[in-house]
Amino acid sequence: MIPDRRQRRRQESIEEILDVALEVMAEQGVAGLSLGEVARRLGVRPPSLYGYFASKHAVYDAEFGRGAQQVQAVVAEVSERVLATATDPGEALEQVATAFIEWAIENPVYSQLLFWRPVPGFEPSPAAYQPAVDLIELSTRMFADMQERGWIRADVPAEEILRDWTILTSGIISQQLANAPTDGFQTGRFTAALPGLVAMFVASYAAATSSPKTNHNSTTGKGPRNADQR
Amino acid sequence: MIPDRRQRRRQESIEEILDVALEVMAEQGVAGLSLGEVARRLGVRPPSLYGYFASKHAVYDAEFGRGAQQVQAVVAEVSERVLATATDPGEALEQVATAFIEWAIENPVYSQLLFWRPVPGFEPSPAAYQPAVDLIELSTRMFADMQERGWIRADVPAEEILRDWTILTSGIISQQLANAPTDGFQTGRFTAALPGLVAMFVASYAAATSSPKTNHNSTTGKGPRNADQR
DNA sequence: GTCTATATGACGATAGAC
DNA sequence: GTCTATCGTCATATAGAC
Repeated sequence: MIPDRRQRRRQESIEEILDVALEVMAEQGVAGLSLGEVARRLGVRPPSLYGYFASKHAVYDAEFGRGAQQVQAVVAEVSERVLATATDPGEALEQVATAFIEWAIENPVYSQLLFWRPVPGFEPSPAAYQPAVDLIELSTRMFADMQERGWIRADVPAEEILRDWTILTSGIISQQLANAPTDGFQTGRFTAALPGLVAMFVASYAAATSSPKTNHNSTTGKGPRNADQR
Repeated sequence: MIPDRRQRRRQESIEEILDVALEVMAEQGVAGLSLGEVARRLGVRPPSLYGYFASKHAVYDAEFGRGAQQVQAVVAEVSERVLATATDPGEALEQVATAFIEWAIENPVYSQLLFWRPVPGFEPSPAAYQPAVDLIELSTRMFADMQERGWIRADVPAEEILRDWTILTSGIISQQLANAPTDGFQTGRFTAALPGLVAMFVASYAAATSSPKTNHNSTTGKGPRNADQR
């Protein structure tokens, strides 16, 4: 018996390797991961790691899966809570965006792995990518929910709203990580733009009936709806 | 005599190396550049390249400088032309954004090098970075010019408007390159969001006097100006 | 001045001993 | 499971031919 003792021990070793690998990536850059350096810090020889991971790409894949799962959990928790308590879309979306971007800035290694493509030749496996798919789906449902509540306009597919939303949020993350990587969420020059950009987004996608002054007849064209109509 | 013949020949060799290095990066990934592979394709031995570049990082630096100079020239040309001919900010900004993003999507290697941080340990030299500084400065001047024309609100520093502008444009570029790197500008799912997002941006930063219906009293808060006022 | 030849040390990865 | 030994490739450096 105790058939899973060995397995649990093995899982612990795997987690330990991934933790150290994350540290190395934080210091040397995501693409600068060296399994030799990981082994050195663990006090073992490089070939020993191959008992747990078939290749360096397998380590990247496991890290990708861990990161995707973490960010999915963070966003799922906050979006669920916010949809239950918030009373207007601006408040709701700012809280979701804050949680998402805060996680991204505080986990820059995961963010680079998830949102950029820094490792030549590495593509996440379907299993590792699944939490990212879940995240997209739950975000789409969140916008569809807001449409049903009359919070945002319903004449645009939720997928399209999500596309613009991800451009905004990932734009903040990318600019912050690329141009001021040492700044935290609180002190970041680009994260500071979050409330304003959320307000911009909400104003643009506000439901026409929610405001006495609609912008349907604006000559400049207010909403992104005309995106595909050129 | 003919003192610069040798020098011109040398410059041609440098350009040739950079061209081939760009090809290799396109195939193997930016961080996957191998000088040995470059030498192989040029029909020389790897050490020969060190007569032209002191290190691999020097090659990255030269590529960074070439890319920054290209994109600066593209944006400078279009923004100058647009400020001379356009009659409203939506039209002007859409043309500038289109030129910028089109260049970025059609030069994904340069874009990754310029806008992400894919190469561990590489930081562009001040000389290579200078065109990027020029680009920021000329973009700031463009927004200041639009403010003086009364096209966009003047109660927000041009630097802050530019910050939000770069978040938008770099968000489109990052999402497109990371999630659909094989798509071109015309067929891209995220580049398709450009006109709508520019309209959103212009509506948010529209000068208060340009529209009969201002949004000063909006309860949701329309403009990004409240960004730093939380 | 630019090349070839050669050397060093680190890397990812595999085979096989214990 | 972890080790030693080993392979091939890489960036990089130096010495010396032409």
